[in-house]
Amino acid sequence: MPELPEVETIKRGLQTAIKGKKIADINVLNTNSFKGNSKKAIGSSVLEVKRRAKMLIIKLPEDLLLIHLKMSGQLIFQPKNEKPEKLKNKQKVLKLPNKHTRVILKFTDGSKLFFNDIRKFGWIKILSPKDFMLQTKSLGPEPLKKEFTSDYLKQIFTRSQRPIKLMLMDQTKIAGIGNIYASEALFMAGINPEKKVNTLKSKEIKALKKAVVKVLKKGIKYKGSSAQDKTYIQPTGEIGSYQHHFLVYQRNNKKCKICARIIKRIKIGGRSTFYCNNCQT
DNA sequence: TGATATGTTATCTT
DNA sequence: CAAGATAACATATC
Repeated sequence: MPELPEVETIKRGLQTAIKGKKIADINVLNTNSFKGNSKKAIGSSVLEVKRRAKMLIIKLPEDLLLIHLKMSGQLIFQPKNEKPEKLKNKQKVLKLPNKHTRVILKFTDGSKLFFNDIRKFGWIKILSPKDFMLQTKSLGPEPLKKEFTSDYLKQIFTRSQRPIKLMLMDQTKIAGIGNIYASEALFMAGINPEKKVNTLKSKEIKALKKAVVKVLKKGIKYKGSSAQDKTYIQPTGEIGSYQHHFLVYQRNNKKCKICARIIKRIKIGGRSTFYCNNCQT
């Protein structure tokens, strides 16, 4: 479930929690959740934690651990000497490990990082820098970096007839946007999510570029969104608060915050899409 | 029971 | 071949 702002929040939390720590052991509780030989990482120290698209990168001296949380993955850090019941949020006490714990990274100081994943779509891979390059070369630009410009959008929008919302979520075109932030950005830009990209005017593309940057920064500011089931949580166990700022996402049948008409829910590419038929044209 | 879930990708169709 | 549409992955909840 985590999109760019959630993964960025986790990255920052991990950077604080595990940078410099040495990996003492890795327990793989579900074979498919760890790709490659986990033993190779034992004895290595974490140099830094980075993010690319919706993936986390834990850099080690030789290799790196690449993590994708997909729909239901979580990374929870348990400091040394801390009992599980201390890691709680307003919703519940976190039991660690629990039935959904797939991998446990243990550090030499006694602290642990738990990878929980209900649906088992997520994974951790150990890769050489070369293999990392090969695996990530088809990703589009990072929307919060300077290579993300309205000219770039104009270029990728020229020939395609796909709905704009699908294009925003296409990781090979723009990295990191998912279902929540796509709906939110399109509302901010006043663009109907079904609109075909080759029909967008220059003015709309500029507005969209701005809206994407704005919505992602806002998402990071509020430490991501823990919607519905609260599957997304930070490494500390705390939830994010962006869900309190949704303009359209999950607000179907509620009033548009601008024009007070009813927010609609439709399906685009099989995914729920929320928009205001009056404000978004 | 059927629909839904914040992601990606293999496969099928046009 | 390319673009677009759809199914599939595995599990839980409403």
